[in-house]
Amino acid sequence: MRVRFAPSPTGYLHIGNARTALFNYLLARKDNGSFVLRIEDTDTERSKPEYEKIILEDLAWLGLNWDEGPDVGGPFGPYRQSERLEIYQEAAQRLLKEEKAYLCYCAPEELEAMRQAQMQRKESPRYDNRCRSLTAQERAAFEKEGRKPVVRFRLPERKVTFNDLIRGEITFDTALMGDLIIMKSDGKAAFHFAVVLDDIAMEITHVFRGEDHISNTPRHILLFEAFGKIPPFFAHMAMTLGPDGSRLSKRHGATSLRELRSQGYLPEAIFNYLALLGWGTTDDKEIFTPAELMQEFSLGRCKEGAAIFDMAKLTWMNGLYFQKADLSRLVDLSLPFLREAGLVSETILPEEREYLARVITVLGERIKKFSDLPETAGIFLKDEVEYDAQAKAKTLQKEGVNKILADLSQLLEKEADFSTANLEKVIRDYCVNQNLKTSAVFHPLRVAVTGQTVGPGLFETLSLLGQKKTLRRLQTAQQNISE
RNA sequence: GGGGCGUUGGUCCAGUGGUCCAAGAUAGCGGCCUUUCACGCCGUCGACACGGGUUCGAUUCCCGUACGCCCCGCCA
Repeated sequence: MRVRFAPSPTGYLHIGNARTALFNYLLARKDNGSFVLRIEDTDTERSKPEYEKIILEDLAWLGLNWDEGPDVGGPFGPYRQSERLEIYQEAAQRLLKEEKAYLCYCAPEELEAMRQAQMQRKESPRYDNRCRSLTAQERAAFEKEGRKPVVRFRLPERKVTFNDLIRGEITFDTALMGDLIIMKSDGKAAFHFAVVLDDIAMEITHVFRGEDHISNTPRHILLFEAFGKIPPFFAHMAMTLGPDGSRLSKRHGATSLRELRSQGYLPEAIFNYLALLGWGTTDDKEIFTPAELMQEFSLGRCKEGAAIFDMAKLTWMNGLYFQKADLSRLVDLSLPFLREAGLVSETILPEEREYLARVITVLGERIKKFSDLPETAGIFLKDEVEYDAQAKAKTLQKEGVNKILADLSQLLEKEADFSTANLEKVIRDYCVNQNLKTSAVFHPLRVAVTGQTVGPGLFETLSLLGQKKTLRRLQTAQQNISE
């Protein structure tokens, strides 16, 4: 089995395409086949080399690896369509010679006008094949006008049926389609032509792509046949849609791997989540390792209906993977986010690293993604406390709180042992001695040292903060109360 | 306008001609736990798009309708 993923480098890789890549990857790995990466950059206007670089990076970041591609090479290269122009030109010449294709001199404006007229007459907008039987004189006349022709593929008039591996038998009638352009007037291959020629040349056995290509499949099949090739198997997976059910786009927020990555999602969480979009097992299992997915994935269990990308569920799953992740890796990954927020400096000392590791440990399940970190870790990393106005009014500016904080200051100043266990003992004892409810002490203390009413366990917090910071914050809090 | 593909709770997904007054997850809501939040646990809300047909019986099969998406580009 040989499958391919063929992105166009015209922007970031969005999650719909990433999922297509992932499914192809899983299929190949399950079958011990080859996963080919091909860059479809025949659109020179929109294709940018920097996007290709980013797409490759993000695919690798997700955890996919390819057996053949523009960067790693392979026996069927080159893997960039812009480097395969001669192949397409030769193939077009061959079809021209065999009269399976012809030159069309229609100008874009003429075609547009034709479409408009057809629409007005409530007809299908499609090319009327008017250049199919141009005489030599007519062609010469157009050439004399300076027109640059395109090459069109002469569609045999018949019904085309194929057996989609996910959807079953699908039939189209080419009588309803116009001849398609295979070579543009600038001499570059059109998408459909390049795709088929590459799939032939790269010996792709299974074309596994989005359902937006179902209607293109008969054209592809006819092209395969025009070259005397047996078409590959086709499988069309359902679309990934935005929360409103429309096609995924910018206005849906973070929809590319790049953006998800910059928001602090873990690649293994995205890998797992994406696999569950349009595919599922018969049991209740939802958490899969890549190895398990490679084993269990199958075309037969792919859904026909479109799936909506749900950020909330991804976030939940990301939290799960966060708990599983290796601590020192989490520290590494957290650094850019903390730097961005100005919470750590550019270079980081070993003891700062150690401290960060403790912060992340203490924060625990509270972190669902890295972008949460500056907010939650801030209380440990900032020098000064920022008091939440509501917390201050409700918890700090209360009768008796000032005395409690003053007492605790005295108490903790004498305390040499700032371990979680000892702090808990000391403070609980204080509550008993003063005949105070624990909540009457714990809550103000938390707000005093963190500025917030929520956060990790109080004694873990104090212990991690250390004596010096704790005492200073207690002082700040007392000053704050009177203000 | 033509053609194609689809439609199980808000979302993802399981399931089957009768055992389905439809499972699980996520989200929401409520509770328990706890010094708070989160986690965890428990509970709760909530779906077979609609109409015909086939059948003893249909969410499951067939037809139609509605709705959604896709193609009909010198974009890919």
